[in-house]
Amino acid sequence: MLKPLDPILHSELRLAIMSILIGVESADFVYLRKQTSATAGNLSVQIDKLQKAGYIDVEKGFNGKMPRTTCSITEQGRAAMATYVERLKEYLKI
Amino acid sequence: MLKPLDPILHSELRLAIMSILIGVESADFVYLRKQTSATAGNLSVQIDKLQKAGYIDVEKGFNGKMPRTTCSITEQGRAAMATYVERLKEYLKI
DNA sequence: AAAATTTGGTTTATTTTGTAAACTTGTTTA
DNA sequence: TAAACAAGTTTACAAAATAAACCAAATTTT
Repeated sequence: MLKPLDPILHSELRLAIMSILIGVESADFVYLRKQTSATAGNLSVQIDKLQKAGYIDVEKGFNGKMPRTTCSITEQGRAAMATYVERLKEYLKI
Repeated sequence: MLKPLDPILHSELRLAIMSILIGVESADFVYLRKQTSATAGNLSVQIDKLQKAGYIDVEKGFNGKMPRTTCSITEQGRAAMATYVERLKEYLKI
């Protein structure tokens, strides 16, 4: 009846990251940190998990001389979100 | 921007339990077990957490001679679910 | 120009949480 | 009456989340 929820997405911070990324071309570490008000450590770890799952792309470059980590959602990530939303709707009956 | 999600509800099994209870007068342990296909141990623990949070009432009685645990959602539980759904909608952009 | 502070992270260690296996108490069946 | 079953609970372990500590480079302060 109720289908399993993707454990990668069923996490508050990872879901917040995906929620932000789904609406933009890309977002960098600093932006994500401000929007989510997560600690840098936590954000770093969760970005890693999303990347390893293939849900986001992570590019490391420089903004002038400062390091810059840019994240963007992948097609796989988009699809996973769609499924997650569908399933969650059944739990929430909406 | 994105508001925190109630950690009691943001758990697959607890959410499934609440999802079932929100639609019925009450449901017993065996029924919840079948609907969720959770192990008895896991179900027992999660029911406990929901009860301690004040989100469900748990009554222990007998069905003939066999023990029977009946659960029902509380007003507080209903309110918590409503808030959770509202907040989650912002994450899911729905 | 050295020292202190800030920026943009990562790594590691701790706490919390989720879960299943093992156990308990009592019942039914062979 | 012994074995199997039902309805849970407890406990022990695995996985996850989180913050604290750390690092390297850049910037600011003195």
